[in-house]
Amino acid sequence: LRRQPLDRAFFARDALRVARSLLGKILVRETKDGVVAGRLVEVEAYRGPHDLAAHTAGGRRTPRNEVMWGPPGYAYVYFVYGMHWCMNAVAAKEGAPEAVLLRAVEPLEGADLMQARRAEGRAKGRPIPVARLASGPANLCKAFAVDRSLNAADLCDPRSPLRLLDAPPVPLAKIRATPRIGVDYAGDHAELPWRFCLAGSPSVSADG
DNA sequence: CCACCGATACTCT
DNA sequence: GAGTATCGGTGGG
Repeated sequence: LRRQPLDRAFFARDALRVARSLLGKILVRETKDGVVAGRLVEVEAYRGPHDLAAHTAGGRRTPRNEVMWGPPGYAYVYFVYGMHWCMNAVAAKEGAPEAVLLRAVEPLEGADLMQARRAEGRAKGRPIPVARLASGPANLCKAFAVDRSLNAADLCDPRSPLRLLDAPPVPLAKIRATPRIGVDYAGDHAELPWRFCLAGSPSVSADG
């Protein structure tokens, strides 16, 4: 993990481009317990006021989604369903509330630590397969210890406890586009193919 | 394989 | 008060 963080300009593009470009990049999380890292294999684009599936649909600006309205390259972390955290990378320029939901990574480092975090507060069962430790947006946040305290964290800062590192682009032919998950409330917009997966990755959260 | 269902608490109307 | 960018378990084809 000697790679450089992604720079601000990487995120200062529309969410669709940022989402596709993020596949294959490296998410890193450092705490006193150690380092975990993984390769992004599944993301979703949320495209601002026009996108009925986005938290900023219709131009809504609230305390929760405030970070989405700010400059690109920061984490937008939110809480759902009474128990789960999810994280986004803010995209586009300041004032354009776009973001990319990070849905799954393939673990590269710290699988033991991820396993321990995933095991918290659950009946002891078999260990989770490594490829599944950060599969799904809430599982990813659990494995990476992402919660409200990281809302607005700078993903471009090499000293940030949560950051995104550059890596070679994945072959275009390996990118699959599907409708986004869990946005049935969005009417027609629920069908837009704005979820992107790395074909064949065992860490993708559902078949895409 | 699919369909539902409950958990659980924050966010905004 | 209603709704939720989820997950894991259960129960039926």
